[in-house]
Amino acid sequence: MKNSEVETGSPVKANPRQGWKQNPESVKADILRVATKEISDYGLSGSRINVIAAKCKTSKRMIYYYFGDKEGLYRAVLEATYRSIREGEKDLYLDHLPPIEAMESLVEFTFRHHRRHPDFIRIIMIENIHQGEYLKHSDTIKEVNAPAINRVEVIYRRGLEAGYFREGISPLELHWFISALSFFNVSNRASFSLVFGDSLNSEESQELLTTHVKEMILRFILKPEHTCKYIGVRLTA
Amino acid sequence: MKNSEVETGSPVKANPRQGWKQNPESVKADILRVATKEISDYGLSGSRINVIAAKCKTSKRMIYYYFGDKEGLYRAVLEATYRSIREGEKDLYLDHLPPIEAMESLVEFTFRHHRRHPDFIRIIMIENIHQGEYLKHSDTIKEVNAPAINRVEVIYRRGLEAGYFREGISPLELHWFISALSFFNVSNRASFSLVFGDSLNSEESQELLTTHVKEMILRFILKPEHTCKYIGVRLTA
DNA sequence: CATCAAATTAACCATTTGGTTCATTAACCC
DNA sequence: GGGTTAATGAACCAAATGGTTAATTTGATG
Repeated sequence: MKNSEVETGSPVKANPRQGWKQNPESVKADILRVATKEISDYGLSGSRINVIAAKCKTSKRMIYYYFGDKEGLYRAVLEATYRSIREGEKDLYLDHLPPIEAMESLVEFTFRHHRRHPDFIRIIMIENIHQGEYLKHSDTIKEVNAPAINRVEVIYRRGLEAGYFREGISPLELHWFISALSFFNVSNRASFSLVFGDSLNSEESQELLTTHVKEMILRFILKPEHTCKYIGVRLTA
Repeated sequence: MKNSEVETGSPVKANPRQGWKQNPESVKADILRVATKEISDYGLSGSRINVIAAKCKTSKRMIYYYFGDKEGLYRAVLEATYRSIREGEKDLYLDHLPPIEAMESLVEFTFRHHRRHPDFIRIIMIENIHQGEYLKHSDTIKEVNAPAINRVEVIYRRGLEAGYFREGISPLELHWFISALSFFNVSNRASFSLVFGDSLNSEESQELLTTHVKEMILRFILKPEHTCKYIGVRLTA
């Protein structure tokens, strides 16, 4: 007790904290929501605990109460972000489509999905700046993401069996390609626009780009004979 | 003068700063070099002026003397980084190669060039986290980067004229594709490895990936008839 | 060689930042 | 309904951080 000038501990003090309700879950969720936004906007060291606290309906103390420290909060944000993004992919059912259409749909969905979730992208960017230091210590991350490769693999297998796709392509690599194009489109939008003009960012250009990304992936995996056919029939040459 | 216990201003004081030489250019360059490394490692807000100063042979004051403030230092780093990366591309002469080979070489070079310069990649990532705020205020950036599109365009035109490439592809978009794959390979290495395993990072896998990236771009731009030929003759199906 | 601007240093400072202490209230349980 | 624990708020703190002051030295110039 160093500041003796403030409040001499009298029970007469006004009503500093009356009428608040306990609600741990909603408080936690609120912190996580605000923290996700702040960290995704300003980075781990750029974001401020004070700001996060101020934007929550709760006090700063609660952040430490629930998440230990800033790093703990960041880890929670990271995991929640991954979980939520993969959660959003569960809506996607492609089993009823023939392989080529299924692969097209997957690419298109992934591309749009990334565009729809810039916060996710930014969190991943930030974690990559940190060289994956925090991802290293997450056990759940791998299992959360496993379905992503699986989805590609299933479609690829079907395409192989149907004789459309060429052999020897790694599903992991295929996923890498799809991710790369989808991710870069969001992650590097600012710099690319500023350096080369923002003509690729108009709604129409993005639609066209979506088509071209699909086209690029399909041309890559289709067998020569089907590529020729595909090009002639389904795409504009 | 608040600390009166230190040095009473006597001329007898030891030799606090003797034997230093003026060398503005080298000091500036040194600061820039260290700052580039630090900022690329820890970000704009993650990097510490004190640390940068400590790692320089000069004092912290000089950073402010030459660069004004942290933001000024960052801007200098950003511009120097862009300049240096584009400088490194000047070695690349492709005019003597036929269009297909030229395009392959360009893709391969770009892919490897990105791999060779992770610091550049990280600075761009960081600037994108900041939504290009600082890039906006740079006049030189556009002109520094203009040749990148031009190189693609020249080769594309030659391929068009020679009848190899299909029409209607935007050189800008083509550059975007090449950049996306080259950039993502470095920028997202950490997260991708941790989430999906690091099998794509072995030296052999990276070589294979280089080939596949070339293949993907070429399949995308070649005319149907040449695609079929190309696939059969020059690539493994 | 006196002068003066540019270059450089060491010490200093105000503010911000992540993190804590302590007291108080809400809710649960015999 | 008394006691116990979880939840919460306000004030507080030490350390770190970006930035500054003021003095000192170098080197060029007339």
